[in-house]
Amino acid sequence: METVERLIRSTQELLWERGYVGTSPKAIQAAAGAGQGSMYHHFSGKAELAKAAIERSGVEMRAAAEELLGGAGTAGERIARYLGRERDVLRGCRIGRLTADPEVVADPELRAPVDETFTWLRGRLAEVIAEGKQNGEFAATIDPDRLAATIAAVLQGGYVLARAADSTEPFDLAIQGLLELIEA
Amino acid sequence: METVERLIRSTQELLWERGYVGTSPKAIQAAAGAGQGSMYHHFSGKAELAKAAIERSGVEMRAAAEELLGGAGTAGERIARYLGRERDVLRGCRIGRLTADPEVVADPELRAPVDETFTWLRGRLAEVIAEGKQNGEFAATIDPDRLAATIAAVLQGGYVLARAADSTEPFDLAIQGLLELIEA
DNA sequence: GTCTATATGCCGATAGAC
DNA sequence: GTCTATCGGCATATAGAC
Repeated sequence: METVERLIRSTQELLWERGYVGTSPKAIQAAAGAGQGSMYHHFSGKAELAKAAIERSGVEMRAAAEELLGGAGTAGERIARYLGRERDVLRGCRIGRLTADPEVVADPELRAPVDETFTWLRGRLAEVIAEGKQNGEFAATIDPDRLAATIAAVLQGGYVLARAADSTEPFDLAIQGLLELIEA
Repeated sequence: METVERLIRSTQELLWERGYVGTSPKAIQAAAGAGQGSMYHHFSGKAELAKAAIERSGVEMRAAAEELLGGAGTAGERIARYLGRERDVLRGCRIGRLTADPEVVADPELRAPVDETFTWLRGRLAEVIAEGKQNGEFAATIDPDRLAATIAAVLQGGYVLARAADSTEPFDLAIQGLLELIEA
């Protein structure tokens, strides 16, 4: 693999685990097997590299969601499949995690890909929900934008509760509770 | 105010905004108006001070929740009041934020107060939900532990979505969507 | 493109005076 | 209790050779 590619992927992993403040250029270089000079030749610094890594993670997250939300089946089935897919729960969400970082939230260049990813996700979920309303799966009183936000929030909050408990249980409970409400 | 008290409160604020990795003893001392020697006289180091600060935040968060969940009104009213209370949404949750910090999650001493706070919250919500089931407010099919986890997750995830968007809107949508599901 | 050398400053803490 | 001095190490680059 090329050096640039290794740098981006290593940064993705480190940002996921340690966030922006907790990720040093030195650690990135070590993980990528690249030297100091090499990293600074390809990127102007930590911020630019982080931007590339976050954008990449956003693209990957969207693709993974679309695979399930755009697949076969009823709207309810696709949402349930998305909610129930295998996840490395205790590692948390690679994108959501970054919202804890004040440096990411404060920098428009770094926050943009985070924002775009969640805005897309909520919009895509809302589309599927609207579909489900049309064919009578969901009550006509349901507001797609609201329910979409609720679904995305349960996932993000589920990660938080799971990491607090050092157990996937609260995550699973939260998802099951949501499905009970939706399917009732 | 005493020095110890100022140190703890300053640490609470800094942990809220910048997390454990992003909070340095030097910054704590500056915020508390205390010198190096003073801080290390009262606390063995950053970890011990952080533990005291997290415990304090946990106590405060529980008290604030209990005030609404244990107040007057039906179960549904109390939950809606808790969900709808004023929050500094874009600052996120002081406790939930810490789950993004690998050093907090990995250290039993630091994770314990985080875990206890959310475990208490889910338990308390489940009690109120069970009450609501008994007097017919909620369907008999509702599982209190699941719904409690869902409610806590929507709040925590709502903060994440709001900070990503740099807007409280997704938080409000997520809460409204949850209330629509519960009240339906 | 990648390497090594160098730089300023913060990190987290310890030591010992006052 | 609080202060100042000191410490080894890392953070985040920049400079210039190869």
